[in-house]
Amino acid sequence: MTQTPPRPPAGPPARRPVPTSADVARLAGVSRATVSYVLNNTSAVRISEPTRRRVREAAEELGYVPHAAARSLRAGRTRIVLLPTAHVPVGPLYGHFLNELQWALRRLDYTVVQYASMGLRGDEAARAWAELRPVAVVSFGAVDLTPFGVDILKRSGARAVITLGTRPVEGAHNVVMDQRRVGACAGAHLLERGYRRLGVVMPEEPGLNVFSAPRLEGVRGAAAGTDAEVVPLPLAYTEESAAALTARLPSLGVDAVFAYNDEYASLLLRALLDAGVSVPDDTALMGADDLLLGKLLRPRLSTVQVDMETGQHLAELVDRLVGDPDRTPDDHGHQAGHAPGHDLMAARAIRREST
Amino acid sequence: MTQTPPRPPAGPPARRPVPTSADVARLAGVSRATVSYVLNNTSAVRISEPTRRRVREAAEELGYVPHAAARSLRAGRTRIVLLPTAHVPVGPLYGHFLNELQWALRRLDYTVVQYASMGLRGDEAARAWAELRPVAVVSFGAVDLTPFGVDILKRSGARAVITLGTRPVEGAHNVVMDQRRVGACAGAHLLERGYRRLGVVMPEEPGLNVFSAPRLEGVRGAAAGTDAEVVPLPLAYTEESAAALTARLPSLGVDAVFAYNDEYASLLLRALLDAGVSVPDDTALMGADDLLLGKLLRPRLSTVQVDMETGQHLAELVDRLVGDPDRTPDDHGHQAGHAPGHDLMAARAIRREST
DNA sequence: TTGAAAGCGCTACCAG
DNA sequence: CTGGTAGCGCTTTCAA
Repeated sequence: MTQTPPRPPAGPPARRPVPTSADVARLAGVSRATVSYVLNNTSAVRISEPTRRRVREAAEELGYVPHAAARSLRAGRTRIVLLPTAHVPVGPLYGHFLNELQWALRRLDYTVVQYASMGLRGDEAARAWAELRPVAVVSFGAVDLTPFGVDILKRSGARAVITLGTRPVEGAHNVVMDQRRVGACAGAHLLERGYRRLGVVMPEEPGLNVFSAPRLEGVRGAAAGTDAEVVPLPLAYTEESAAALTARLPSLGVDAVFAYNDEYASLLLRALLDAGVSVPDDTALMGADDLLLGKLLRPRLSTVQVDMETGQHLAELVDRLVGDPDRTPDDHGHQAGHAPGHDLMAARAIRREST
Repeated sequence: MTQTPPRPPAGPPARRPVPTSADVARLAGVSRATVSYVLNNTSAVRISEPTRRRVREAAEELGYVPHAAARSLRAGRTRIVLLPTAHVPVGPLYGHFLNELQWALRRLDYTVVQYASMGLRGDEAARAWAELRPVAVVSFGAVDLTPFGVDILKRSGARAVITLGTRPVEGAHNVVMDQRRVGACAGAHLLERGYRRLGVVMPEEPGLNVFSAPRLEGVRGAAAGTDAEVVPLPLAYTEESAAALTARLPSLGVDAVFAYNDEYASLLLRALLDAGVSVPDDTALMGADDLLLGKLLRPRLSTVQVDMETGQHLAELVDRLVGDPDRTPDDHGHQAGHAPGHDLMAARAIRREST
């Protein structure tokens, strides 16, 4: 007799009701507790082998899968590491880094969740993230995290809030991946080569601003105190935009361009060559990120090589912070000073043929 | 009086306990029910404005954020759409598509979760996904979903399991994005131009196999029944590998190469030109995906343009399936036939200068 | 208009 | 070695 209680209260529209541990218990003829013990290999308790088998078989037969929400509700904590995603492809470099990070976190038994935070911004996003009760949040600058947002997350149980970017956010553990340094390298290189009017490509694609703005700032910093000038050059990733910019270039008097990265540089290089501009003689051109692409072009692109620490490293940092949340960031009373922050990035200029 | 019951049972190691709706209720001097009504704007019940204010203020003050797990546990269903991620950057084309999809799903009020499924494979992965009780799963071929895996997901409450790829999986709703067609286009184009020994680049980078294998298959299909031959050409994304392949090419007698996509094509093009091979006179070269890159090279790359339907479209499909799970896939008794499947991809060859 | 209480699925105590 | 049971945070009847 499948003595199902009439189930009057609120029918979840499930077609076949999803099997629960109680169902498994019933089928195996044991209690829910025993099911839990068996399926979690609880070492503190010894269950006879026949029972184990019965439980496992019952679970198998029903297609039982534990309910993560219920589990973490009971446990009072999750193993979720939240990676908010921006709304842009961030390029091969970051793609690789991100994959490494995911791998490493997974090995440490975290549940990596990339959360699409598109329409949201600032504290709104922080709230949405907090609803999942992640044990850690690693923000790549997809949204502007405020100190208040960090506080929301911390209060909701996040033991580590890590920002990867330029500006440290109060209360968060800031891992410096300072894009300014990329710009600074490029700027220094170009100045050293004798260029004095430096164009800096600013991609018009939305979201790339997170990277391009600090890179520009870095070039400005390098030029500060010299007689050199810095000219921002908006550019969309299309041939038309590149041609237009090329046409405008002479009137701007720019003698060298730092083109954000190798992809934009290659686009601009093509436009320059097609317009009969000699590179680097008429105009020098520099990329960044040291993509393979840059070596395939003629002239080969000078670039800025960016060494990012491994995702493994960052994953370990997450794990340490989760284990002991108040390490570096001075968290007494959330009136914290800026975290010193690790440094996961090094940059250096590589000269090839375009500068 | 903060009459906190001694909290003897099991201390979750929370530093400051995370505020719950009960805390809000206490502070506002109302019941938990009222808090829920106010914060969810439950229309079926009318709460006085002063009470609403008090509740909101209390929530604000405590930094209360609802607990998603508890909520969905109670509700019996989530709004999670799971996008399992592979372990490779999938290229700009798919990146764009993926972003569109996320946007669109978000607008439909789904919680988009990209789940890192790296070390897992097959049914193991399906289990892990099922633990989150997603209402829908959209799989890009990151893992090989089996009919059994699909069943696990369905039984755990997933109302839509969608696979994007070549082979339909039994029980899942298959959205055809048949990479074979890309290969077929390339093959047909090359044959039409009179080439008879077609090399097909197979990237050695792990994970790209999902795309490259069907593309190769497509070329084979195009060549079937003709006197043409097809030669797979393993290639890593490095200059060395490209140079090695170039050196080996003459002995293979290949007169045209379909280089998987424009990126690999540009790599190989460089190596060919450096070796003094004339393109297309000595060896023709064809890319795919119609990246901007292909137009920047000289000779300009012939390519296969891939029109993918918008993510918006797919999001709507997800929404429809969630609303009415047994639409197209014949689901009576999970002995289903293959879903006819929508078609989200069109491909056509574009001749430029390299073929 | 508001409160009391049941119960979603799970794990961890404490008895037996 | 196994079972009963409380309770995680939330929503939603039903009663007041």
